[in-house]
Amino acid sequence: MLKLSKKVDYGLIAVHHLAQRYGQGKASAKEIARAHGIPQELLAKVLQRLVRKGLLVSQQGTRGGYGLAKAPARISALEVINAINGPVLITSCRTSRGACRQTHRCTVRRSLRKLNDSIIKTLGSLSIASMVQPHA
Amino acid sequence: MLKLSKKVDYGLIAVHHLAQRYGQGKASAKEIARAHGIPQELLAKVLQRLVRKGLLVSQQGTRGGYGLAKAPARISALEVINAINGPVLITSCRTSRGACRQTHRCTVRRSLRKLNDSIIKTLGSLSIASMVQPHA
DNA sequence: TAATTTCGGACTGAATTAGTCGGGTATTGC
DNA sequence: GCAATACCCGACTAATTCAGTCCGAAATTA
Repeated sequence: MLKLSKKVDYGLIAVHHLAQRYGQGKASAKEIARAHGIPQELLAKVLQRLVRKGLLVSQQGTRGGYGLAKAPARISALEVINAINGPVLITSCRTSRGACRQTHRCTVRRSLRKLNDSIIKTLGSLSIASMVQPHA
Repeated sequence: MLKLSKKVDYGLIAVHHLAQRYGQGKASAKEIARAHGIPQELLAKVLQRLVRKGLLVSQQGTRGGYGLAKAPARISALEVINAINGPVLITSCRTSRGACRQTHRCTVRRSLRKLNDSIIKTLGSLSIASMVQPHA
């Protein structure tokens, strides 16, 4: 409840890992997985999603691997989460128009919407760079 | 992912309902459930937890029901969530000491901890009273 | 051409969540 | 006293979501 999925955890760890070696070549899924004790194939899946969303660049083949698509300071935790799990919605009622059957009776959706926006703002302001150097 | 459970949704709706009639007697689980299209027995469970945690007061017997234990301005969304689902922890790694097996290798736990604190702060500052009167 | 690595979907098992059921206790009104 | 109402609480089942695995590609390099 109100918990990040392991995929997101892994994604953040991987991006963090790549941020530390930004500008120093690529790292393979295997390497990252081993370094952090993560199931390799699961991490691979996560990394692939990050590539599709343009956060990482990849190279296939021997000595291939992944790298950040932009500077760590320009990547936020929110982007990573969105890429892996889709948009953050704290309610199941799809606040972005979709609406559940009870919308008209739901007395708290306005407040929850605000809460959602507030959380998104927090996530958006946390850059990967600041995670690498926590004393900033 | 990063979503409130339905129990919490229901809990917030119920507390909101009770806040609107604060000082005007009790409301039964049945009444609240019907008013908002919520499964009655599930809501009952939720309300019972809120009683146990001291957020609501209850009265058994015919013409019994529930009421807020304190003024709406003095109840936060965080309290409701905590009462229903336990403390908010965005990671499964039990940041409050427990720690997972990989803690020593986890490079992002510090940042996630901060994120968690930030979310808790946001939730704690949202009072039920402000939910009832959204133009405050 | 063999080894390595990304790509991507399909699949399985585990865990969590939603919702139900049944037996109990307290209170009220007749 | 007794029936009706309503809270109390744990155990159970069903549905959904999540974690992790498997497999057959395609690309790249040595």
